[in-house]
Amino acid sequence: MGMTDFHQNFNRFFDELQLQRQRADRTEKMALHPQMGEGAIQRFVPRPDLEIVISKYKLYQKHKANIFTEAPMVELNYCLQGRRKTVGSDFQHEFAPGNYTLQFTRQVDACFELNEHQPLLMLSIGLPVSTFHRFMEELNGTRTIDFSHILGRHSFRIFQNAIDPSASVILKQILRAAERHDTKNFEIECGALELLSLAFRSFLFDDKQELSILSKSDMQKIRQAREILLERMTNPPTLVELSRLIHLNDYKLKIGFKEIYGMTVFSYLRNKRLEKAFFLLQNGSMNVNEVSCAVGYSNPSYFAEAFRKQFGCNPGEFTRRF
DNA sequence: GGATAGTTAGAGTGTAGCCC
DNA sequence: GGGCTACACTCTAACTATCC
Repeated sequence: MGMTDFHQNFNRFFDELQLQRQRADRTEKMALHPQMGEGAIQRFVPRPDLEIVISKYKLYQKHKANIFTEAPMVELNYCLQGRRKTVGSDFQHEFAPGNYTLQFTRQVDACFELNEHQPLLMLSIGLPVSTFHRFMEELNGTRTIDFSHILGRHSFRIFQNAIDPSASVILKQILRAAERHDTKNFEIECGALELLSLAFRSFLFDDKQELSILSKSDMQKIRQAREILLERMTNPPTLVELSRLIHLNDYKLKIGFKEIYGMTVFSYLRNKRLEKAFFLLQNGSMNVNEVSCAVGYSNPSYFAEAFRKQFGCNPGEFTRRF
């Protein structure tokens, strides 16, 4: 597949919205036609095999845009505001705020449905299959995750999940950078690669079980341990107590937990505590002290330090930004 | 609300040894 | 030999106290 085909996928959509595109493979900002609505679409093409599109606009009338993807591609979409419905011959999907999707498309003839007077804010990252395969290569040059295997006999496959705090922080950084005039492509590319990494880990890696030392019953018990941890977030059991609660020895708990969730038991607990804190602070109904207490930290100072390590800013600073 | 220093409990890791 | 347990050691997360 040529890179021109890859860029055609997004470009047909731009044509439908009557956007004044200059060159298919260049970074540019395209304002919506004044008769269609207000806002713009920014395209960042840091390299020929990566395209990042930030859509921020509002249409004056309900609009349907046809899109026919000729080239197979992988697309990551983050919906931050508004809704966009996609209807194909054998599928239907609606992007909703706070969700993200990872899509694999072979050849799709679909239609986007966009509502009138509804502000839309979306960030999309597209890459061709060859690049996706290069990303999936392991140290010894082999590849266990393959585009064709993911799709099977289908022409389209979509994974969906809620945007987690780590991705939320990266998204804000990208959007802030995109608003500056002096932003360079490499800054946007770094963020996009981080988002791709998080999405691939979340959707494609977690289910790998071929090399597992765990039986189905062990996995069940480890999932039970995770439930107990989340229920007792403010007063968690020790590792030994937890292993007794699920009737598994601590050796298997430690090894198994790391295998399934990719981190140690208490690293997982810490992440979940900070994720919860992120949402509570975003909500704005609690101050830093209350949030610190609610997620199981008795010392707000230590909580602030952990929050800063995870999200790059102090909880108080984060609250003020919101 | 946040930073820092000192302290401590316990998580993480490596390994010897036991059992099947 | 593989799977597991038990134990010792290291390291770090979380704490308190104090200060700005």
